[in-house]
Amino acid sequence: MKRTRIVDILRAAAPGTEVLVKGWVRTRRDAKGFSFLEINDGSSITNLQVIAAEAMPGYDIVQRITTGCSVAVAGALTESPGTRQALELHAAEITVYGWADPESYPLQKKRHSFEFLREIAHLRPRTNTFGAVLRVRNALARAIHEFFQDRGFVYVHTPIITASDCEGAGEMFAVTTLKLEDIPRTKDCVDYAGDFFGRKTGLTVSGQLEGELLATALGDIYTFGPTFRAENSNTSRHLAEFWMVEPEMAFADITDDMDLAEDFLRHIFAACLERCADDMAFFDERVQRGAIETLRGIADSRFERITYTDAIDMLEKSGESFEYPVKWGLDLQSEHERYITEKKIKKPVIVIDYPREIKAFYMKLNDDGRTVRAMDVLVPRIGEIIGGSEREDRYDVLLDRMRAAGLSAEDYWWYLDTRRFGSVPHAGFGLGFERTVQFVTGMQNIRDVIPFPRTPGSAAF
RNA sequence: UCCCCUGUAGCUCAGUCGGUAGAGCAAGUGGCUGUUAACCACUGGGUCGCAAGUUCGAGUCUUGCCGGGGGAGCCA
Repeated sequence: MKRTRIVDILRAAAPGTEVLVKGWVRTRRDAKGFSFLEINDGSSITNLQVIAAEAMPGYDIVQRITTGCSVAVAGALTESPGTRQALELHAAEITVYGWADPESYPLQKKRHSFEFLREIAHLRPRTNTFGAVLRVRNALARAIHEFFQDRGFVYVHTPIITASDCEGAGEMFAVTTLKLEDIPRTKDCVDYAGDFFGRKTGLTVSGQLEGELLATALGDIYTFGPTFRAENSNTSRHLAEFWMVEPEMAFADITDDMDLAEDFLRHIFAACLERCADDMAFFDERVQRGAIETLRGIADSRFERITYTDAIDMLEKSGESFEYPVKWGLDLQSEHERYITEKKIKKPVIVIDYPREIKAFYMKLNDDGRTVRAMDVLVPRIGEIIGGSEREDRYDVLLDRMRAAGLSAEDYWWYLDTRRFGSVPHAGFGLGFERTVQFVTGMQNIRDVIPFPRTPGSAAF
């Protein structure tokens, strides 16, 4: 007999059906003449209640089952007299695959702090919260591919190991086969001639530049892959290894980019609400009150769009006292973004046309000469969830801006070639995947929305 | 990297004025029971993060180090 997933039983099974269920025991409670077992197989946040009667073969073994044991249960589904579940499984046979010594098994049938669970990241997927996080994460990943595939975007794979330091987006992790205890040197520099690639390389901080190369051939593309930043960032919103979604569209301007970002977020949020209803109900009840309402609101409404100049004006007239100064030319601080998106507009906001000095070299210069066609999508609680722009497609302007940024044109000859040969207007953005999972679930710390987080000083598991 | 908070039983925490260690949950045993964070009783469980200092005496005060958390910067 093939095993049935608990999610399918809860969704569709009728009383009287014979099933085989396999999973992990969450709790066991004894009653007179029988035992209740709560089984979870990861397919749903809801457990299946199993009734094991005293009369069944091997009941002495059943009574040794504790939280964390893995079991197979064969039996018939019946209507449950209890109020918390419609169906329950009356066991004819129970097999224990693996025991979990209750003296040493770290997960108890009680609430644990997220800090503690991080220390047992190998076991935390077996908890309600992390099971739900990982299913939501999966639903978002699926919706992301769906969204782009449905629109004819080509999923491309940009390199993980790279020699280019995109936009100086962050410190790179070095990739080398040189012996660290004996690094070859030329005067005061490391000599990479004998290294694996014969040059200095690192883990990518963004696939954008390569994405542009592919978009200026295939039209519309997207990447979805891991990204690495060796920044010493210790916050609830930063990881050293995180996943990023980066679409890039040829023949597109900043407005197309904003439209895409907005449709994209609305699509993945709606898909999540639809496909992870139980998990979302859990987050709404236990993690972040109002999570569902917030998401539904976003999925159903247009985002507010304002220029950086308007944003500065709004902040200056707010009457709020900010820790950091508000002045045209200075970047928006977390507190400023939070005021705009949480207090003033109370929904996602797209801010465009930032001063050129505070944005990356590849962003298209506006005709005013002082702002660029950048856009940041800000959401309540998280802040920046998407950063994007129309790209500078004019060779001379791009070259000037690269030089101003201190980048060597020789290193980026291949990037500049896209502007030398058949240059087109194009635009794209980057979405922080973990921040999106954070926003959707309401989880406070980004370390709790990725199975095995990498942060400064921590790479366990 | 900076600022603030914190580290006591397996987990979550309390511990007053410096006087030698407590609760709830978990675990073990027994009881009760269509239970559902089950319930009731009893039992076991501690290098108070590490090191030094002050003191007759330090979980408690001081310093350093290490770990964890929150905020900021950098960004996604």
